[in-house]
Amino acid sequence: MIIETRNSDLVLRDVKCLSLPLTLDCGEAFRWEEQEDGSWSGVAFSKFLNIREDADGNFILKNTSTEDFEAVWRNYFDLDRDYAAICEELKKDSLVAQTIDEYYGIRILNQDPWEALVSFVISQQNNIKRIKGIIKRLCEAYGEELAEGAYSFPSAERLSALEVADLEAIGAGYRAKYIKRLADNVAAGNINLAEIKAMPLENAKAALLDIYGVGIKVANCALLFGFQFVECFPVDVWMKRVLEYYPDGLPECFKGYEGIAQQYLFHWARNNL
DNA sequence: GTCCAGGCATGCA
DNA sequence: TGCATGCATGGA
Repeated sequence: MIIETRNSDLVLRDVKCLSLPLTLDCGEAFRWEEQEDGSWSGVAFSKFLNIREDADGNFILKNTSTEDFEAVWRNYFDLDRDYAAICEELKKDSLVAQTIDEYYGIRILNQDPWEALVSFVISQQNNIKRIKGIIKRLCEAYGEELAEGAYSFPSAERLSALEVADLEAIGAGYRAKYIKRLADNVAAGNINLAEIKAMPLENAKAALLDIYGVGIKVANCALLFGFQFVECFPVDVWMKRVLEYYPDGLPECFKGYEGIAQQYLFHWARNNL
């Protein structure tokens, strides 16, 4: 990857295996919106970004400093991981090979732990369209406006100041009480997400499973998308259908990158099963 | 009207 | 340990 500045923009050349529509709209992050010009706008780590891919396959990050790129976006888009090589290994499995050929460019985003955890608590027994709506209303009501119509994901402290009824009012449904208690515990320091992120996987998973409203599926999604455990393999109703294709368990070639294989299979399942 | 969605807590055996 | 049930909401 080559990084260049062009006026106030940042240009990434020679990026392997990155599809913006597939990565930003495949159900791992819920806050990216495609613009009329084909670019994508979103917020992560309280930074607004507009990004697009040009005709030559370069990625243009609008109004982005190299400081913000190094501090946020390089890791957010997982740009230091060799997806081309990982995909080659994963393609030893025939079904994944088919999904990678069809959906090449899905990456695992390294999101903020707090945002990922709350987002996947909201995701339970829910559909992606509605999850996006709830999170959008949550941010617009309680986040900080970073740019015209762009809001940060509200902090634990901010959400802790709310009542359960406030969270029900944005459409969170029965998950409102989970969000409220989680926000209270994080704001009070009873739950330390940075510490959890630094733990070995099994300890981190156990810590998340102790949280009210977090079960094995939500924990695995948070670990994969928010805590950088790329070996996690979340199983939801879609992945249960996919697992019927693997009666003997996951193939050896998934080892260490189960989460990446999972995201390709998840996207395939939603389009084909 | 019923069924389903990136499930979980609870009660019970 | 495993299984049945209730849960908020909106789209199909």
